[in-house]
Amino acid sequence: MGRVVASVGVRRRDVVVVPGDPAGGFSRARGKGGVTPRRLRRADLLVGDRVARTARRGKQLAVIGESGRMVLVHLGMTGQLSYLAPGSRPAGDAHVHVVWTLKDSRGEEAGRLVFRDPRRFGGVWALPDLAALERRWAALGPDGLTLTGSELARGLAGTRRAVKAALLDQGVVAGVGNIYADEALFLAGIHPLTPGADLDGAAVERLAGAIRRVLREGIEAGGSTLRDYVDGLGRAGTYQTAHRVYGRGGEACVACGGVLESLWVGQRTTVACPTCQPRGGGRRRSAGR
DNA sequence: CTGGTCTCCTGATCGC
DNA sequence: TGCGATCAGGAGACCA
Repeated sequence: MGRVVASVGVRRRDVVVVPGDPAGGFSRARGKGGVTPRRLRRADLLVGDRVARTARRGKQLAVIGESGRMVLVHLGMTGQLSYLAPGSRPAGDAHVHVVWTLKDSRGEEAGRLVFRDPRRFGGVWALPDLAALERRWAALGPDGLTLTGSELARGLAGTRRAVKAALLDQGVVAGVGNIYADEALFLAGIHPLTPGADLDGAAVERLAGAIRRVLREGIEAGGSTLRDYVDGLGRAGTYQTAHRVYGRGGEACVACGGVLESLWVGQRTTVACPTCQPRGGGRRRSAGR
């Protein structure tokens, strides 16, 4: 906050999306299909701007300049946004895609912000104003960290989708990925394949509480480092050691000792305890009696 | 409109 | 030691 962007280096144009790029510009749409991306202007990426504030919704982080322009970063799976102190330079790494060089208000060097993403599922979006951000975020559901039971109930109402598939949909809840969906469903005692609309009020309330809890625990532990995840200062997380089900298919349930089952839900590997998360558990009782 | 499937990409890991 | 096959997954595109 308060730092000025002195310059930016874009090593891969196709991780950056500006208005006018093809189709929302994600994944294969980026700079492909014979569409020539519009020329990137330095101001698009905040050069000359002072950082006014940052904001976050779900998995998206916005760095907002005093001009009103902003840069939105999504880390995908393998993305990292890290801060380098003045004097140190980013590695000559093929996966470093964007480097911002910062100055303080006196014009002294103030380090660099580096976006690195080996698998490039993440990206950087240049947005011209707050309205553009609001349009994007209007498509996101409530943030998982503060999710209430009634918000979740609204997101699950009427859907026949498996509750896990719904949790992974950022339009239902923003910020829940595969690890935390499995962990939350386990804590709530809900089978991942249960149709969303079948959950009764108590189950939805438990699930919302479990989502808040696993996200908070994950943040406190510095995240889950499965392979190479590190935070903005290069520190690995420890939450992977606290996983109750994720990545533990075939192992013993921490609650009942039974064997955890592996299954596929929404194209994602999923692990659940068939005893603690019974199919049909948490179900709304059918009307009539 | 809803929900399911395909696809992008690279590094780690495994079997031979 | 080398090498190909396999797996992992966020979310947009695409399709029934």
